[in-house]
Amino acid sequence: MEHLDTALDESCIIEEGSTSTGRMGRRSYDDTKEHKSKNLHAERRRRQKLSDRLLKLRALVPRITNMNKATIIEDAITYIQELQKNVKILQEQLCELEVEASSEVGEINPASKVKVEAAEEMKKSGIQVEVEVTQIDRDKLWVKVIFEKKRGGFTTLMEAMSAFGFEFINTNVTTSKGAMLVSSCVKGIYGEKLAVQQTRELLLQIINGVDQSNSEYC
Amino acid sequence: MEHLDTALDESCIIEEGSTSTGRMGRRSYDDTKEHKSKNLHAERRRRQKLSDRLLKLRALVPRITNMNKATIIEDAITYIQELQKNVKILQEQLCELEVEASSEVGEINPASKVKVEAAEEMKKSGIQVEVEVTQIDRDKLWVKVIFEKKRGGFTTLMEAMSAFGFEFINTNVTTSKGAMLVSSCVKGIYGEKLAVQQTRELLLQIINGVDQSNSEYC
DNA sequence: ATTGACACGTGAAGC
DNA sequence: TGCTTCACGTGTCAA
Repeated sequence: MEHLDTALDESCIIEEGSTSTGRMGRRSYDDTKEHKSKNLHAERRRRQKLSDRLLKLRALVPRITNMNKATIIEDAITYIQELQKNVKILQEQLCELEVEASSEVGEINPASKVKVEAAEEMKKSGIQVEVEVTQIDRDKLWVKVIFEKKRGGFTTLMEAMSAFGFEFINTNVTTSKGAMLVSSCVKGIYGEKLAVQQTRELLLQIINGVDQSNSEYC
Repeated sequence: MEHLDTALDESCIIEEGSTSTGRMGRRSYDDTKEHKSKNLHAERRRRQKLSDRLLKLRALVPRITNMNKATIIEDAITYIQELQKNVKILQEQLCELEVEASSEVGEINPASKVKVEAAEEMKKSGIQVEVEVTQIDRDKLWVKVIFEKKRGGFTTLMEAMSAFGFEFINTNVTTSKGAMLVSSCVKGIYGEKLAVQQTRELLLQIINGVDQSNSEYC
C-alpha cells in the first residue's frame, strides 16, 4: 500500500520532472536497450508464466462462465469451495457407514474371543492403552498408539485416519502380549496445520470404536 | 485510501495528459483526456478486482509456498488436484462400504478401482512387485514384500502368514505411490527351521491371492 | 549492481 | 460508435 502510494507519487513526480526528456526516451536508445531489455524479457516471461498457470487452472475447473482472467479465478474459487464441501460431506457419510459396518462386524465376527483373550493377556502383562501425539512439523505428526490386539484393528485404525485426511508417511506396528503398538508418522493431506489435542481425541475415539464395536466416533 | 490514490493518480494523469499532448506529437485529439481517464479508471478497477480474486483464492488454499501471483495460482492448481483426488477416493471408499454393507456378511475384500488406481500408479512409478526373504537366524527370517496397495492387503498378508505358523517379531509397513512395502522380522512359531525358498513362494502365493480379488463396480 | 516481482498507464482488439 | 479486456513496456522496490 505504501509502495503503491510512493510509486504513484514518485512516478507522478517523474512524469512532472521528466516530461521534457520524454517518457519514451527517444534520445537514449542504447541505454534503454541495455538495462531495460532484460527487464523486458523477464517481464515477458513472468507474464507468460502467469498466463500459463491461469490456463492450467481454467483447464482444471469444469464449469467456466467466461474466459476472463477474473472470472476464471472466481470460478476456481467457487469450485474449490464446492470440492471442500464435497469432501466434508463424503467424510461424514463414510464415517457413518464405517460405524455401521464396524458394529455389524463386531456382532458377527467370531474373533471376539481373540479380543477378550488379548485384553486379558494385555491386562495381565500390565500394558495400558495409550495414545501419544507429537508435532514434528507444521503439517506432520508422530503418533503412537497402544491398544488391544484385535482382528482388523490395525486396518480399522488406518482407514479411519485416512478418512479424516491423514496421509501415512511411515508406519510401524508391533504386537506383543496381546497388545498392538502402532507408531506412525502422519501428514495432513491438505498440508493444513494439525491440532495435536484434537488428533489425540480422534485417535482415542477410534480406539474405543475398535475395542467396543457399538460406539460411534463421528 | 483508495480515494487518496485515485486523487493522486488523477492529478498525475492530468499532468501527464497535459504534457502528453505535446509530448507525443501524434494525433492528440481533444478526447484524449476523457478517453484515457475512463480507460484508466476501468483498468484500475479491473486490476483491483483481479487482485482481490487472487487474494480470495490465496485465502482458500491452505498450503501456500510463496506470495507470488504465479505461485498462488500454482498452489491453487495442486490443491484442486488434491481435492479432486480425495473426492474420488472418498467416493470409491464410500461405494465400497455400501457394497460391503449391502452384500452378505462375512465376505471381505470387495475389490474396487482403488486397487486398479494403485496398480497404475505403482506401474507408472516404476515400482515392481518384489519378494525378498533372508535368513537371519535358525528360526528367524527377514521378509521384505512390495505389492499393490490395497484395502485390507496388509491384514490379509498378516493373517495368511500367521496361519502358516509365523510369529511377527516386528513389522514395518510403508505406502507410497500406490505401492505397499512390508518389511518384517518373523519367527517360526514352533522354532522349526525355516526354508527360505519355500517361504518366498508362500509369500508370492499370498500376494497373488491378494491381487486376485475380482472387480465389482458400484 | 543484479534480479524478480509488482502496479502502472496505454494502445489495440472484440462485442 | 462506446465499453471491456488484454498484452505490452516501463519505473520502482526489495532481496
